[in-house]
Amino acid sequence: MSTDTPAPVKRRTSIGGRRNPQSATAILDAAADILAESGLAGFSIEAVARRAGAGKPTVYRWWPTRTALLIEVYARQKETVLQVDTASLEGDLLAVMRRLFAFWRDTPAGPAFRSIIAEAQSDPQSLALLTTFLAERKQHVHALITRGIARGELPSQADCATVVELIFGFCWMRLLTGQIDRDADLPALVHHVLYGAGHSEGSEQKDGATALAAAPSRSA
Amino acid sequence: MSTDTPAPVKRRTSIGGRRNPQSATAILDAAADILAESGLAGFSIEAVARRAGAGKPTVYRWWPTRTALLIEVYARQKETVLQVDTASLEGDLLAVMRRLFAFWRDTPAGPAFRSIIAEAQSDPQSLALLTTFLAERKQHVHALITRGIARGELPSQADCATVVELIFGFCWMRLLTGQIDRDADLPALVHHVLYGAGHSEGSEQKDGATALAAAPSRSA
Amino acid sequence: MSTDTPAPVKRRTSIGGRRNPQSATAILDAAADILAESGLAGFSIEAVARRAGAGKPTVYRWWPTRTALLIEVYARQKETVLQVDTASLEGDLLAVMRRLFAFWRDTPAGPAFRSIIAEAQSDPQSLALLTTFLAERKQHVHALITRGIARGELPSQADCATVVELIFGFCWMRLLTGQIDRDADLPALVHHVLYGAGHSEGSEQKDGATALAAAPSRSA
Amino acid sequence: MSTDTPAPVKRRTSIGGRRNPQSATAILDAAADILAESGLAGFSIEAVARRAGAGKPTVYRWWPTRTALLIEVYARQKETVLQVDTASLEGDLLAVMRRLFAFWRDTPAGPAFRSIIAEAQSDPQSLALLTTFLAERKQHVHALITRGIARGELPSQADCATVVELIFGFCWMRLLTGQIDRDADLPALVHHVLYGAGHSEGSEQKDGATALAAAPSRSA
DNA sequence: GCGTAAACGAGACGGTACGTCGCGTCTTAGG
DNA sequence: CCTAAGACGCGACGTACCGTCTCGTTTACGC
Repeated sequence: MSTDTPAPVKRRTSIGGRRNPQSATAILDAAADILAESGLAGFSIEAVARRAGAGKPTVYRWWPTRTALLIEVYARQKETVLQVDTASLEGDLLAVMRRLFAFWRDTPAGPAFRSIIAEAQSDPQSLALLTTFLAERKQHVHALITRGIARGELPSQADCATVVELIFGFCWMRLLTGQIDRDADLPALVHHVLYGAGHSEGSEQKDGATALAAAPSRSA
Repeated sequence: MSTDTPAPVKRRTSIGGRRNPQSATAILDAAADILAESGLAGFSIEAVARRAGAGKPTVYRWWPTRTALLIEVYARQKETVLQVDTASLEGDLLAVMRRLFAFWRDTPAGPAFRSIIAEAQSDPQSLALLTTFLAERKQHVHALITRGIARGELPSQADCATVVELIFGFCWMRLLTGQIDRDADLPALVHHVLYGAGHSEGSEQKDGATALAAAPSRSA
Repeated sequence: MSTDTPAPVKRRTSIGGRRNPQSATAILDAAADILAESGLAGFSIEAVARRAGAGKPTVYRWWPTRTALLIEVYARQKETVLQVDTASLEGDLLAVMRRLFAFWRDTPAGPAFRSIIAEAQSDPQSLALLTTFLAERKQHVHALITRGIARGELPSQADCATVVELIFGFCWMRLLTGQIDRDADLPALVHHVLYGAGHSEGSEQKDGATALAAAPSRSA
Repeated sequence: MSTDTPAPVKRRTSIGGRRNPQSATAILDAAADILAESGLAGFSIEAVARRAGAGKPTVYRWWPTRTALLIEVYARQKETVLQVDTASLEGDLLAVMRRLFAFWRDTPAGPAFRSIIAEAQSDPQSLALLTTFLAERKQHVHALITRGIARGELPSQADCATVVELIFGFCWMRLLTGQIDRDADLPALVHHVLYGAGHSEGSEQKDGATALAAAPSRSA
């Protein structure tokens, strides 16, 4: 039941008037482990410090809030830059989403990110951090779409921001409801986001008319 | 600092071997008030009981967890059945979303729902409750879309489930990032979800071809 | 861990506007059982009512305090009147003490009496009850001693009250420190109380002088 | 109704990884005060902590049970070492008892000790603590008696343990029944315990024979 | 090269909230 | 009017963490 680990017999100590990277590492590792094992419920500063064999003030010195610690745990996982180029917008978006889902599924990042979002619901400061982080991620996807437009895959007046928002909303929803294992329907999803509900993704080029008929301009 | 209210001088007591609705009401009111004033951070069973002038065991008797209480606070707000009929699918969805945003914005339901989602990230039981609740809500929107298909507004093979998921994901994202005040772009969003990124919502019926061009079947 | 008993399936009910002896019996039995099994620690009105299959108000109606219930539990055990006559004072006292120890050891009376004394330390009303009860018991022993004096076993000016107080004090001490199993030394104790510390209870009739020497009158 | 005191404005804090004697003192003081004012009934860990301006965990850290706290409250009062030497055993015992009665009467020790005994009736661990404490106190009186024997005031075969037990039993009885104000009869009591019931404590040196006659050896 | 400053582990501090238990009171519904 | 049942407001229980503090130790840096 305890998340403690007997703690390495070797005792860390100060290395002078600056942050000891060993301690930082030990703390982040402990945090990631606890998150993976017990989820946000077991994730307390106290537990992290205990497991890391660190003093509580050491944790507080470098991460003033639980969220700050969570964010660093999350950030440490993603050196995997989401760099993709499949030569098609649809392929790019699909690849990005698949990587993201795998990232959330296979690393402590998933629980960490869920926790960050949760935290942001009660702590405005955490929300601000999250918003900043989110903007940066959105920017990245935005670039993909712009590139797609440049290639002519979407009309130039397409609303990139909405595409991004739909995709992120969808991913969040899946994460927050514990459904990151469902990824079989991602291709259809991407297609839908780009081309609408009515546009079948089979070999139905001829159905364009249907799609057209099904998408009257709002002024109609 | 305290969220207490001197408590009505009138002391409630048992009305026999069954739940006292006065207590239930007082507790739910207190919960809603605290949520509105202090957010999830100040929302503890203890604080609710104190403010309601109730004993802690009375709260625990009827709401075994904080989430259960939150859910009832949320549910109590929404006698406003989301019954709409604008004679068009796009109008229906737009109306539903607008009502939802207003509901979240103008009642304690917004903070409550944010809290429920947050809670669900650390407590599997809360997640289950939330999932159940969510399924029911999705069903409601699903029916609107089915009706739209019957009216011929969407082709029969349109993927209703994805439409629903996109819409909910979008709404959640806005709520969770504190953007429920942004509702000017809801019409465009609805249009986008139904007809894709490329389909402008102006008087561009002629652009059908563009939309078509922009939406190659995936097998292409 | 629970002291509950599934409760007789048969449900007792009112027998009109008076005390139902079945209920009283069930409650006293339950009380005695709990006391025997879990001691005073587990002895709560709530537990007694639960085990007796009775409502709490029924218990409160007839026994306003925990002590009142304890006293009745104790009293119910001791129809065994402490009537003795061994033709010698020493024998009488010894017999009385042995019976008392056995009574405390072999019935729920021991735990009950310990509990009553404990209760009396924080509740003046309980102390009053206890004092009254104690006076009556002392009177009984007092009579034995008076009889001994009449038989010439003690000089007429012997201080009966002190003898009684010493004996009761000794018994209480043994009870309260959990030593009612020690009764091998009771004969010596009785002898000591009557004839002093120096008077050996072996074949030392000749030692009378020693005893005398060892017991100078206080004025000396 | 509340026993709280506004708490000194000065807030105590940690003085490093060891017990803060200021806190300990404040807690013991508060405990003694509550005991003196409200008796055992009002004596809860919560109330003590509140009055001491201490956190509950701080109390629990150092005194795992209510009894442990009571015992320290009691022990702290008795720096008054019961060191006596009146050159006579009878005088020594009398002096010790008088001091004890005064101690119980004039300090919080009386209520404290009553509470400790009460507690011991329901908690075996408390009983063990009490037993240990009691053994030490008995040893002290035992030494007095041994000294008396060495002086020839009691025959060498006198049963010291019984004397001690009688004296302590008597004192307890007086304490537990709220009679520590009665101390006029202590001289007679001591005399009785040492020399038996029949031995008058007046100028009856001649009555030695009577005492002798009244104290047949049990084998007779 | 030596004093000082800062980080280290440890853990106690005053607190808040947890979820449970028992208190004694009250109201029922049913003999 | 008594009975079993059980909800009520209340308050204490003992535990977990919170975020702050002071400790004594262990470096590394700057005077």
